[in-house]
Amino acid sequence: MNIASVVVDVAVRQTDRPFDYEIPSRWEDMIQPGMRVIVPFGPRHVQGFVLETREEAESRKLKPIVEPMDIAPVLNKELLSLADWLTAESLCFKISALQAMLPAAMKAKYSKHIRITGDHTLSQEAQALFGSREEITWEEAAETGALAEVRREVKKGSLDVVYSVKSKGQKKTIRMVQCPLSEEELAQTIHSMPKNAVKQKEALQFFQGIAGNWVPLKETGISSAVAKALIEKSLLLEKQEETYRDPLAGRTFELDQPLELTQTQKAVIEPILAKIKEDQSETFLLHGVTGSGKTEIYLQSISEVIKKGQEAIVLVPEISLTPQMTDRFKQRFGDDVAVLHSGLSTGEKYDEWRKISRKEVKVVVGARSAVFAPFENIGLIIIDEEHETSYKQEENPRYHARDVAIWRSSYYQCPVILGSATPSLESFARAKKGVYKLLTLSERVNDRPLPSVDIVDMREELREGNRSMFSRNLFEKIKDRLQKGEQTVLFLNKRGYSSFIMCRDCGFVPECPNCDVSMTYHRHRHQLKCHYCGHEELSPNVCPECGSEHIRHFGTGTQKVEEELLKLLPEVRIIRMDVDTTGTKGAHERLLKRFADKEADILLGTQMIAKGLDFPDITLVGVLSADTMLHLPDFRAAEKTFQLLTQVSGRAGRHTLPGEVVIQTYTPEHYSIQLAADQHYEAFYEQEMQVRKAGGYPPFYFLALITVSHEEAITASGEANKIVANIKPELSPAAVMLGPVASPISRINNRYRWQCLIKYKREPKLGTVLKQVLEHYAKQGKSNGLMVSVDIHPYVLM
DNA sequence: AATGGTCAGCTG
DNA sequence: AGCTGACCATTC
Repeated sequence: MNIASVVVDVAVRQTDRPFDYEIPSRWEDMIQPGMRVIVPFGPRHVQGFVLETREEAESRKLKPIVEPMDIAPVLNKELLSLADWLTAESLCFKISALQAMLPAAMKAKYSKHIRITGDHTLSQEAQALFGSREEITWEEAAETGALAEVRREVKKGSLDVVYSVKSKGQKKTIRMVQCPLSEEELAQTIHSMPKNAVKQKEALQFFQGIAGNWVPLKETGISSAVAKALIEKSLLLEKQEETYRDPLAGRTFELDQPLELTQTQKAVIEPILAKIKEDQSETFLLHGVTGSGKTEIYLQSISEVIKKGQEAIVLVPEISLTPQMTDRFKQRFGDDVAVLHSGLSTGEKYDEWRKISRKEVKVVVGARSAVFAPFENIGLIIIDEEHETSYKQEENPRYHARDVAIWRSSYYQCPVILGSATPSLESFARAKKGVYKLLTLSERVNDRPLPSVDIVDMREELREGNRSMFSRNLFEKIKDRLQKGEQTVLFLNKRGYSSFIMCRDCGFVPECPNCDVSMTYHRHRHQLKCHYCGHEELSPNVCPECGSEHIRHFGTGTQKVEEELLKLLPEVRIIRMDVDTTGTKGAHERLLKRFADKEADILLGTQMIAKGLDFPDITLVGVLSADTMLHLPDFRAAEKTFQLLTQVSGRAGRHTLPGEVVIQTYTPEHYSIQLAADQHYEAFYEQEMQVRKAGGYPPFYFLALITVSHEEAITASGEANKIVANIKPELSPAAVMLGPVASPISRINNRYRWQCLIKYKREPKLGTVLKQVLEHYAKQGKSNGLMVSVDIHPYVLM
């Protein structure tokens, strides 16, 4: 008999293994590994992925596959084995790995219906529920409280519960029509139409001269009622044709030409092209200061790959995946480019995925998950801004796009380019060790000078009586730009209005009732919001503790900066960009366009403006508070601060006008701020490496984070202790186990959280040991409510 | 995850 | 006896 082993869509430890199903003979030639199928699982139907098919001589009792969901595999051999690797590497469930590689539209949608079987007579109560219908939804029955009655009837056999599985996303189709008559017949028919059939006559006239051609109904101008009448008379034929939703509808791109490379660019691209030509895998770390022309290197390398008949993947952090960025690829490669970003609807993403899968494009530009693009002849993978932490996925499967890229490059024997002006310490250290090949672009194209940077000590400002959030230095410079008609970018890494509120009389700070974090104040709805569990409540006007009316809004958000700025300079035109103003689709693009069109003097925003914007008239960049990030409980805080400041400073003076940067800080002496001002990457690298070495952090050690949570703090800490005690003897003496300690956010959603951090260099057994821990708690922990999660190479230590 | 089976405890 | 809710094993 023919057997398929199937991983089912039930993401828990107990079902995290393949189940065997019989392949019914009618699907025998059809069912292949990598296909989605619907299978019976227990009493219901679920989606599953076929891992492999085989023939067994002996027949055994297996349930048959209900039906395939695809006509061709959605995952090829390579992606299936990548899923194996991902599962082992990140300790996730196989189903999570498989699903991570496909667009959300391919996730299953489940529904439950209750149907009358007709075998027995229904009770009156049930009859009332159905009315004249044959079938109702489960939800409907549940709402009316009739489930008990339904259960009885099901037992009796008069009702049936049917489970259905559907793919979430649908292919979009358009209605096509054709006139099947010959031209002569058509002319005759039109002539002999009854006089009152004006519309039908008109419709047929449309087909004169093009009879036999398929035309989209929309383009014919024929109403659907008229079309229906003609189809009934067989004067027209119709069919549904698959089509793509077009996110770029109405936009055309004029192709541009490769730019002439500078000497340094040539020196850098040469080894990349060599590896492409030789079909060899190699990871390049392209370290190029902002404005040094990294993108042109990417574009010309991709050209080479396309020339060879291969494909390329380009990863870009979500926040810099702007039209400005993707247009450069569209302009160079035209229709050969697919773009995957979060702004697309589920359906649009699905369509882009299908274009890739059918090899209708050669290049994919997208955020993290685009690393799974289903190409089968990859010639190059590029990760731009490789230091960005958003390349690490924080849910299962907890993978890092860089690792996936390198895995795929070794499968396809092609190079990887990691590009950044401020490489992650991990990557730079690997480049220094020779694991990656380091390529450096140290000059800006056209030798534009780097902007001059002023560091302003805000403590000093305060001492001299300036209590505003703008230093005198920055304020003067802003006024100067206004006069000259040049543009300013102000950067702040906070969102909302104020980050928290506090009673000035008793010091009370409202905290989330479910989590141990202070709540964030959102002014537009005068609400307090918890960023961890989503809890919302109205912001109090009097202190709930002491009844005082003196409530102060602490921390400075973009809204507040805007207000203060308008107070000081009433006529200034500001565009504010943060999560609040860019929430709607395309808002990001619209705001940037307005700024580019010089409809505003100042662009004020959070993280999202740190990247990629490149306008000629920006001559001033102000960082309002450089150290908000520096004091987070994160060993990467200094690195992130350095990267951000360097990145932001790069926004100024990219064109003919020289740029200036003002960095305001309360810790001007910190090396990450000093060295960012000097744009001195290597010096920062050396210094930070010392710190990491002393602390035993990456890149000197690998990390694994175990988090244990439970409703009772005692249970969480007790079990965390047990876990540590169990793991410790399994590891080599060189491994360090920190904790368990309460997590920095010690409670989320009413669950207390304890964590321990493992620092290690080489622990071949670690994966197995951690998997055992997870399995143990999957069995035992389910009943006592304990949850254990493991993050290998964590980026978020909270 | 979701389901059906088992079983203790309660109602009448 | 009949029903409900808690617990728990099972899912090819």
